Amino acid sequence: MTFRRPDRDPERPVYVISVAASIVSAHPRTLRIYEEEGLICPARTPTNIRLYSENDVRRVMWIRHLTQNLGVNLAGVRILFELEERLGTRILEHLYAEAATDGDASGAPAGAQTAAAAAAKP
Amino acid sequence: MTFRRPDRDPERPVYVISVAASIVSAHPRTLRIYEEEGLICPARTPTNIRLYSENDVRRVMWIRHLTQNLGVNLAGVRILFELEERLGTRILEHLYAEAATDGDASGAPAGAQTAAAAAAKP
DNA sequence: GAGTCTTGACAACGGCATTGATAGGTTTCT
DNA sequence: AGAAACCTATCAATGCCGTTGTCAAGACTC
Repeated sequence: MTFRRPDRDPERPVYVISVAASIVSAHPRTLRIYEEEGLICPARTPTNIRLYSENDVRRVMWIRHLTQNLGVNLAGVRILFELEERLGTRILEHLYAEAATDGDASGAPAGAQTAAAAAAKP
Repeated sequence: MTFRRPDRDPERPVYVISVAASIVSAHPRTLRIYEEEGLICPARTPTNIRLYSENDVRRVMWIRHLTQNLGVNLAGVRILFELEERLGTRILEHLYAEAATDGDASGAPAGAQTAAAAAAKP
């Protein structure tokens, strides 16, 4: 590790909204709503175009998992993210053994790594 | 502590559903729903009457706070409870400084103590 | 026996999540 | 330059959820 090439940096903003939306199987509108809700905070080009990093995408996948699979609403997602950030622990990891008893942790958003440090409300 | 009289044991089932409901300002129906959802698990008399302990009431107050004040749905409440139990930490405490900036932690359900160890799905 | 509890069902009400369409305007790419 | 995709903002439809409410038939408690 740590010799990832900079052009593969998971923090690097690369995906435009339509691409990010298709990756996570959601409507672009939905991603904008997540942003309005302060759940994600994608970078912007100098000309204001949203650019999502790999970590942003993973974070959205967490939101999708929590809402679609576990039935949590966006308020609950916010609480969980805030809690993870506040505790400095990757508590979200604990939410997989619990949901999918079929042990498929590979399909996990896997981005619990940085799930906490992303959103900022301006 | 620990010389609480047994007749004041917060685990002792004392409140019948109508009383518990009035204490937490909710409809008895709502308490039954919480139970169906596995969020609470009040004791029963030998003749099947629900009896809520002080801790049960506090737990319901947490549910109310999370849903009414923070907008979390019952699925989110379940996740939070499970997480607290799994981590063995009183993470819910962290949810007050965050919600009420007016610093009124006295009105808190205060029952974070035992919020984790209550529900069991038969 | 009156009142409260039980389960179960059905309904109404408001709210939320998601998707969708629209408008007018800017950016990007060919 | 022109097409395509982006931006913000708004309005709407759809479907599900949370809560309260009521009704029924039956069991329990005082």
